[in-house]
Amino acid sequence: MGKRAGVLELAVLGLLQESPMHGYELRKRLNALLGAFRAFSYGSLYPCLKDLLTRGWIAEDGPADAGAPALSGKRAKIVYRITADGKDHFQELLSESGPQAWEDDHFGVHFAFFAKTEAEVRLRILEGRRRRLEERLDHVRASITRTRERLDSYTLELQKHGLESVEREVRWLNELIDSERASAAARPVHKTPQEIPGDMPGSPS
Amino acid sequence: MGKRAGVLELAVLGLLQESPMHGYELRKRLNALLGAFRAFSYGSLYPCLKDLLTRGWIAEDGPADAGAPALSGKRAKIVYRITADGKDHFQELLSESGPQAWEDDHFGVHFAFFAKTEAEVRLRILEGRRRRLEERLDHVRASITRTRERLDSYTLELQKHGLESVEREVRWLNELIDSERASAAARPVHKTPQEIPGDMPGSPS
DNA sequence: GTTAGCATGTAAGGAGTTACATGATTTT
DNA sequence: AAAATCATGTAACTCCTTACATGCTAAC
Repeated sequence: MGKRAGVLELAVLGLLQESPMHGYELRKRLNALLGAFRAFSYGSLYPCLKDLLTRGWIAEDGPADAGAPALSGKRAKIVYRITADGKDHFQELLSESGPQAWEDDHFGVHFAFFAKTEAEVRLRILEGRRRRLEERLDHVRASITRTRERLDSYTLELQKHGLESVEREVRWLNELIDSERASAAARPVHKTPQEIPGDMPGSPS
Repeated sequence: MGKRAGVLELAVLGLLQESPMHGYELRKRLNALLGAFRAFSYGSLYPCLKDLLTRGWIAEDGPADAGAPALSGKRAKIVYRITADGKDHFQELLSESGPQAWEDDHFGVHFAFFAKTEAEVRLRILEGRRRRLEERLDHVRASITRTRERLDSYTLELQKHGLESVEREVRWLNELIDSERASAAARPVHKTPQEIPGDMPGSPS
């Protein structure tokens, strides 16, 4: 009954938007989507589904297996689909481009649904993320030069690796931002290209 | 009163090993040490200190400011130092090279104190970490090829970036493992070089 | 017929954050 | 004397995991 304002909610609504699914499958798709970043357990997924149900953002369905549903009665499987309210709420969540969205956890999930996000919001999130990382870089670089002398090589190596990781992500963001800007310039304002697959700016050449 | 088996405990004991400090300073050094990886708030630090006190692993000190302690009576500052028991416990924690130590959070902290860790343990942790990452790579690569078709470019880009990040860390680990092995071969068995600053294998060419 | 994987859940608890409350000390 | 920063702490809460409990279905 909590707020459940977490990442999970967004991710579940996003995945169900594509097609109805039951919990077990949802979890696999979830962890595939977020891959190296994050993984969720059933202990958080099922309560979350319950929560989304009570809010009316998703609903249960009879087995929507369009493949081989040739059996009667009994079904332990519960197939969830997103409701109209759920879609609205999903779009609302996606539009949030505030500080939250550029934190480590949230950023990955927001990015995963960029294809369903308005171009302006995408850009704001990417830039916010970059700013956050650059702040972090400044901070770390400062504290390194301050205490450089008295650190053993392992600690130094760790900080170097951390620094390079962040620098790498900044370069990645730079590229993404550049191609977003390029395609925003090519396309007149406010033409949001939803549902068009494979149209990420900059992919070809 | 909890178990407090977390990363914080290890980090605090490790930092206090170098010199006594009060909480505020401890937190800064902590976040500088862990840099880009992790940051702790007072809300977790102070309870942790309390806990370590009741276990006798650290103790309070009068202001050990060897700089300018020319004032009487009043002091809000509490300076913590590590006890003999605390040092023992720290070494025990450091020697744990089990699965725990390869997880994202723990690995960074363990690595930060590698200069105080036995060479064998270092190697086991590095190799364990590498194994864990390679498992993750297999998993992610499999799920990418399974669902490659139906993914939009953003999702793909995210997974690509995640994959490359992990691959990069694996290469980093490879280098570290190689130099650990090289210096283990050069040096006869069981000669643990503690307290020798700046002796990380491989640094100079 | 039994192991392995699919499928759904819950209770307890771990690990930490946020927001608050409070006051001392230094800088401007 | 105001503002910044140093310094210590606590209560409530968040978000997620672990471990458990249960049963179906497919493969060997």
